[in-house]
Amino acid sequence: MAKLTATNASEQPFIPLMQELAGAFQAFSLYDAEGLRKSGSSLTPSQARVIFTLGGTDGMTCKDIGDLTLITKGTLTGVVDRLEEKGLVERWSVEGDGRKTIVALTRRGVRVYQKEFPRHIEFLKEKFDRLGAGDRKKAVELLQKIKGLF
Amino acid sequence: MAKLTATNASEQPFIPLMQELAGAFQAFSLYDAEGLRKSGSSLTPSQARVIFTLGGTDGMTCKDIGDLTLITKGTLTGVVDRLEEKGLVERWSVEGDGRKTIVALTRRGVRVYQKEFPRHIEFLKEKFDRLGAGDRKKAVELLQKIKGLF
DNA sequence: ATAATTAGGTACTGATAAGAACATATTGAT
DNA sequence: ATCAATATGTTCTTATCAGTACCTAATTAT
Repeated sequence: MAKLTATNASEQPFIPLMQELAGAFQAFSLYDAEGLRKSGSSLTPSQARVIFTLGGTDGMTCKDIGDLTLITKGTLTGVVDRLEEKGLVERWSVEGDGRKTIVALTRRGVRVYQKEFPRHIEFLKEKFDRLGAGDRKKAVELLQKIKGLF
Repeated sequence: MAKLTATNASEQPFIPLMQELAGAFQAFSLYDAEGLRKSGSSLTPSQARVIFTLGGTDGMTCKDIGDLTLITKGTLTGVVDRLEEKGLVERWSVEGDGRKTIVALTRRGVRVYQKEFPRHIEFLKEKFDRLGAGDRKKAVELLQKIKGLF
């Protein structure tokens, strides 16, 4: 296999896949953000991911929140800071392990979760339901494979 | 169809698809950024997308660059600013249409493109080639469908 | 031809984004 | 028991990111 050059590198067959992955995620992200903006919840996409992840739990560590929301820990600190300022979450340290911090929804946070989570899922469902069950299953399977490549 | 509640909304079958889409894109993005970092090119992912898009052309308008790289115009101004500071691109206005600005690679920019583009494609190819041609084609097809939902 | 609209770029804002350096706490190996 | 290695969060830096407002130029409608 010859070495790639600037001219022939763009002919690699995986490039369209890379572009479509970015394009699909971008289209989804814009729609996702639009729904949150129009709901009047004043939640950013990252803030909503945290609220929706904490909903129905008694609180989780930052590490667990990060693993589920894919927000890196350095970023998560700021996101939780702003949710705390809004009075939607509270933090406390755990006694058994002094390194860990528990983040949990406040009563206000629970109310926001109960109102915004179903509303936002409904908003997304409107689009996603136009994809058939077969395509959906196959897409999940392939996206898992793609994730596993890296 | 009954209205969604906070408790049953999470059972919507499209949620795993949403998660896998984000997960796959995230995994790719991290690998992509890692390759650029380790190459010593000191290009950020956005900067590299612009350089790689301009490569082999005589320059393009900001609008066209934005359409191809999926970078919104407000962001693109800053990205091009930093590439200009590094001496990799230059800007000039077009005479036929006073609104447009052409961005093109400088000689240094061309050298960076010729060196980094094949190198980076090779870096990505190593992972993407582990996906079979059938899966790749099907994934492109499904991702186009997903993009089209929104 | 003039006014209203659209198009292309820039400036600005608030909020991520990832990584690196740091501080502290826990765990593991010896 | 002690010391190195690991784990968890925060802080800091630089760069995106999307949106909005704004500016100028071009296009369209009347």
